[in-house]
Amino acid sequence: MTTTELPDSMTCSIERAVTLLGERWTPLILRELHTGVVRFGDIQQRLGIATNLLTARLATLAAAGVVEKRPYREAGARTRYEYHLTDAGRDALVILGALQQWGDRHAPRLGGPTIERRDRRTGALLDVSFTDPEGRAVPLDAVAFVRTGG
Amino acid sequence: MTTTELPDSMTCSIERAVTLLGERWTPLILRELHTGVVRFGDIQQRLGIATNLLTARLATLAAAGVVEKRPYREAGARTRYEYHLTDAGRDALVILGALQQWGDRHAPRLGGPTIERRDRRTGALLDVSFTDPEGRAVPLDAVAFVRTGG
DNA sequence: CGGTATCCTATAAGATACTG
DNA sequence: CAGTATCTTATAGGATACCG
Repeated sequence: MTTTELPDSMTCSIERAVTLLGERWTPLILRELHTGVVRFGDIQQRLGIATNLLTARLATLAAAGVVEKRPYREAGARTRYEYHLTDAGRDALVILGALQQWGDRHAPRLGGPTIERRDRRTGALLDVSFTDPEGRAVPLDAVAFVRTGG
Repeated sequence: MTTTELPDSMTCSIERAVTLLGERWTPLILRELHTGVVRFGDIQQRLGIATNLLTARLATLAAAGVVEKRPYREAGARTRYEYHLTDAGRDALVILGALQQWGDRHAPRLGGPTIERRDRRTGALLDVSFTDPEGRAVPLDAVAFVRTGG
């Protein structure tokens, strides 16, 4: 087995993020957790994901510190676990929102339920955008990705 | 000749977006295109991606309308192609930014080049955030994903 | 140099059986 | 019910040969 030196891209934070969070089910699982669906069977049912996959994804996410396994027990039952977002997991909601926004605009579905992003205080519909340090949205054509250091 | 069509089972826009844009190399390719690296060999060299994969990803992205193949020719050479982002491709930069921001915060690398997002007019460092209709950033804990219709 | 075609491997995904 | 283990399939990824 040749282990070649990792190319520059491997060391890039985009790639590490996409490797962990870009798996097909992962954003959907995070969304369920965020909306309060935090138990194995509930997640499985809502998403229709195979149970082995859900096990694997939750384990990966827990190992990466994105999800926290939290024990609970109901009367007479053994200890089980709920899965809660950590701070890192909550930060990942921006990726989710960005994916969803893009999908809605450029790969729209043909009917059925839609999910919107809203401000729970005002009810306003939310976008995902680049923002400056004052929290103002910046137009896309003003955005530059610049390489620093090395 | 893969014309990757999204199966009918993908009723969710997050899933469709992640299927197309969540492939490991795709965000990196889009980033290169955005920064002006638009020719096959240049992209290949910067990313260290295998040529067959780059061919496949560019074809998929072109078929999805995210990338436009634009012919050019240099003196005495045959026609070749540059790959440019379409509007849909530019919209995907938000996903890129979100992935990168998350990676920087929660899966940071240990030295080497970093890529920042800046306002090219002011030089300000940019975040990716949820924003309200007035373009103001909204704190993460005010964001709700709500299911409508269905 | 700018790609495409071929072959191989690694892994995600799916179905389903199984265990406490 | 809440998972884990096993098996199969589909596909992304990688190396490299090849062709204009």
